[in-house]
Amino acid sequence: MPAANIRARARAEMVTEIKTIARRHLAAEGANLSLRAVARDMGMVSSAIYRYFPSRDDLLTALIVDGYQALGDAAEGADAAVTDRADLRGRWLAVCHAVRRWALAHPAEYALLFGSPVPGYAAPQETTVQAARTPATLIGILLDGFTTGVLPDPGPGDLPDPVRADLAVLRDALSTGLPEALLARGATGWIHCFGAVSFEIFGQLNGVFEAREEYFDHQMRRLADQIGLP
Amino acid sequence: MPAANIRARARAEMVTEIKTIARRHLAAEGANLSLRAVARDMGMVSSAIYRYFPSRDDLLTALIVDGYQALGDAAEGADAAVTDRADLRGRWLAVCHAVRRWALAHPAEYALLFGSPVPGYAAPQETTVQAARTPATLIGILLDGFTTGVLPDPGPGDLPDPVRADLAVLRDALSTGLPEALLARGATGWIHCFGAVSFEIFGQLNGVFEAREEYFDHQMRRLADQIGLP
DNA sequence: CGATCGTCAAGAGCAGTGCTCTCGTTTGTG
DNA sequence: CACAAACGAGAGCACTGCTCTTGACGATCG
Repeated sequence: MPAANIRARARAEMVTEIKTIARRHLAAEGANLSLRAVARDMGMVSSAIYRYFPSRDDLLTALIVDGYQALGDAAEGADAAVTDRADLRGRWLAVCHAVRRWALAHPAEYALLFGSPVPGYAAPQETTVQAARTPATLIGILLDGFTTGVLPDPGPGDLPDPVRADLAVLRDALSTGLPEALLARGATGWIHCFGAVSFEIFGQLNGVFEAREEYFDHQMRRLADQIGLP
Repeated sequence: MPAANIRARARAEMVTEIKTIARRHLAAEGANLSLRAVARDMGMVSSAIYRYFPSRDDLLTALIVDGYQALGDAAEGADAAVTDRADLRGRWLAVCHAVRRWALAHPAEYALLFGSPVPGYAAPQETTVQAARTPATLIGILLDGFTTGVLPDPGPGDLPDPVRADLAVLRDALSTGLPEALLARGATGWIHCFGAVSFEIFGQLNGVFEAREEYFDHQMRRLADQIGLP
């Protein structure tokens, strides 16, 4: 009875082992992942890999999905670890630092997720749902602030109408009651957080800033000010 | 007498033609630039390219330097085109939009400059000096504001000491009298601008924001608020 | 003017890549 | 037990970056 299950289990183990070795190669040598090298490390011949992944791009896609998932876990975990749920600023900073720490721990995977996209590559649906978890965590913090009344609706202000329309669609897609202006601040915060992490990971502030964690923290604090987190 | 010069000129023309075709390939197919394909397009054999560029990485480096130069030209030109030099906000927005426009017009080159770095690749000195021009343009706007008294020194505030030390080194390297706090705001502004552009170029807001120029403009205006530009 | 030397392009070749196909072997199932 | 599906190995194709050798062209010097 467990026969087919045994086969399926062996296959699943094979898939995870391929991904693990691929991740190791990715971390060691960067983006140009070699299927043949992975196969060599597994003591197999390259064509055997194709039993498990129809192409190199599919393997990369699997790694991307895993990466978004790991990043989402890190972000949600950091948020959940803040016991004082009313400490919105603490939760915001915890999530931002968690994103940075994950990126520093897995720079090659981070580059895969947020770096230059592959030419002909289009992200499948399954990646986007996982990709949305991290920004959703940040938005959730703002939503908590709004529902508890700590974070008032600043009003549309100078938000251009087309942007408001985009934000309205996004708000409905998230089935969130968050006002558009707060949603805009959340998106801007996520973009700035991503920008700061990418700047550091991609070596753009090499030789300029040495106190990177302190500078990142300072930026995220100012960002929390701008968003209006108490 | 012009004999050697003729040789040098022919060589220079060859170099620029190789770079032009390489840029075309880069734009068409993305980061994985093929030397052999470039050679084919030039009606040459691949080994002939090596007379002009000792390796593929050297060709990429040349393209990177050119890219930083073009981006710096765009930024400085946009700043210089604002006739009212006292309109700091207008200059800031002009530079930010110029960066975004250049990135949209040359996405592959932008990815080469600011995307995932090549594994073993270390940026030579000649790239960094060109790379500094664009942020230096933004810093220059803040410096104009400070020297004319429009932009007061907000004081160190909550800047962590290690960050202040980095900023002091950076200020001296730029031989600028800009206070550390303003320099920090400029750096943060540059990072946010880069983040917003990268987010868009790398397809991170596909399917989320459609009114991209308006949203970018809105973000940069809020950024100008935060910096304190009148 | 003729010999010489540096520059250039071409071609062959090496090691590596993604991917396809075929061929035995293994393995779980009717 | 026999069958079919799944599997790994191997050869092979077209491609890549890069090296080396060969032959031709042209400017320079004796």
